[in-house]
This record gives sequence, C-alpha cells and structure tokens, in this order.
Amino acid sequence: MNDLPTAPTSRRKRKAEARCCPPSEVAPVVPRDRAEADARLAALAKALGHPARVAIVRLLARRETCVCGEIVDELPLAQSTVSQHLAQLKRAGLIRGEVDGPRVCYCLDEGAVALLKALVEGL
Amino acid sequence: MNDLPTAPTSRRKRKAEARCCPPSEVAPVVPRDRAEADARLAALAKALGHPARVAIVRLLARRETCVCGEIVDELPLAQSTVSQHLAQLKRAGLIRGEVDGPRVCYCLDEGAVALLKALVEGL
DNA sequence: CCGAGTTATCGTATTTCGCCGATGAACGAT
DNA sequence: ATCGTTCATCGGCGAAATACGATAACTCGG
Repeated sequence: MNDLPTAPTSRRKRKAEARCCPPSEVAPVVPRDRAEADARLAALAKALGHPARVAIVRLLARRETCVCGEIVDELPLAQSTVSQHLAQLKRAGLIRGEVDGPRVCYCLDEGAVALLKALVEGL
Repeated sequence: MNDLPTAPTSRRKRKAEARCCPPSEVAPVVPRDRAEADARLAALAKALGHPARVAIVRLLARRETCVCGEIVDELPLAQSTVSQHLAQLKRAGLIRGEVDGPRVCYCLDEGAVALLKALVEGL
C-alpha cells in the first residue's frame, strides 16, 4: 500500500509547454454562398451551444500554451464527457488536437475563431 | 395539374410595413461572472445553432421587419416548424414578436445581437 | 355572429444530445 | 515485456431537439 519510493517530483513535469499547434494564421474565408454561410455559422454556433464547451474555448484562449487534458480538472464533468465535448469542438473545427506522447495537446484554431467572429459580426 | 386561372399572387396585400419594434437601444451588458457569461453565450449560440434559425436572423436583419408568413415562404419548412424556430429564438431573446392584427411581426432584438457580438468578440 | 386568414400549440415519431462508468488503445518509463 | 498514465470509444440511459400534420386560438371584415 504505502510503497511510494521517493517519487521524483519531476514526474508531473511536461516539456510540451513550448508549442503544440503552429500558428495557422488563415484568413477567415467567409463562404460566398448564402446557404453555406448559414450552415457554417450554425455549425460553429452549435459547437458553442453548451456552457462546458464555452468554458473549454475560454480556457484555451486564456492560456497561451495549449493545455492538454488538464481541462478535465477544471470542469465538474467526467473525463469521458469532457472528451466528447472536445471531440465536438474538434469536429466543428474550432480546436485542434496534437498527440504529444501519451497526452493530447489541444489548442484553439485561430482561423475558425476568426471565421466565427466574422460571421457573427456580419449578422 | 394546372388550375387556378386566377392569379395566385394576390394572396398577400399587407400594409403593416411600418415597423413593429421600437429601437430598443440597450447597452450590451456583458455579465461579469465567468460562469454566467458562459451560460449566456452558450444560450445565444445554441439559438443560432441551426441553419434555419440563422437564415431567419439574417432575413430579419436584412429587412427592417418581417412577418411569420413571409419567413415561412422563404424556408423549405412547414409553418409549424418555422413557428417553433421562432419561439426558440424568442426564448433566447434574439428576436421579439409584436402582435399586429391577425399577424405577428417579428424583428431582431438589437441589444441581444450586440451582446452576442460582444461575447463572441471577447473570446 | 361567422367565415377567412394567420400564428401558436398539441401529439407523435425519429434523431441527437449530455452524462456516466467501463473498457480499449497508445505511449513512456521501469 | 510489463506497468501506469492518458485519452478515446463503447454501451446505455433519460432528456431534449427536430420535423410534420392536425387542430386550436386569435383578429379582422362582412
């Protein structure tokens, strides 16, 4: 039971603080087609249509560095639930995930966020 | 089959073009509380999370004012379905409806739209 | 008052969402 | 090779969303 042999404190250290997702500075390509623009905005809005997902996006936006599954620690939800929220955000293109060893590093897709802002602004 | 020799175009002769909704210039009060802001943005985004509702909002933004019947004509959906989408938008505060005789005049709530834009911009 | 026209609501079927615990897959370290 | 950590996926459940037709409610003109 109590075996912990002087656990090295560097256990929790991760060096992936540097970067996970390249800039990806893509211009917000607003679709010309009306119906397509509606569908795009609807998909992005739907992805944000849950407080937990808004919180995730805010969390990723606040930290410069992309956090991994520490998101689970910040939300009062089970790990599997958070994972599904992340999958939904990823499906909508709002975030991207990069495998970094055993973890996955998530970060905002700035292009998608810019597109969302442009579409909302154009209402 | 072909029928209706008389013009089917004379079915609409409204004159309630005036306007229905007063300005409603409300400042976009962004909630200070983090969780509340998340919930507010999520609710607004959820209301926009369907192409038909985006189309409705765009339609109302383009025209000064609209009536439910015209919206039904623009969308490939049944009247009851459109009415439910309108109810959802109204519940989220994005639009307002004012009874004008036998019809209902819907219009955007500029305050809510401004709040949405502010919340999205603040991502 | 009674039709005609317009919108809201009801009832219902199908699909999707949101949540969880449990299990599986991938990786680093031992 | 095995273990521990991390994350995704599966199965299941209840709730909500989406769609439609049918029907009620409401207002105006005759």
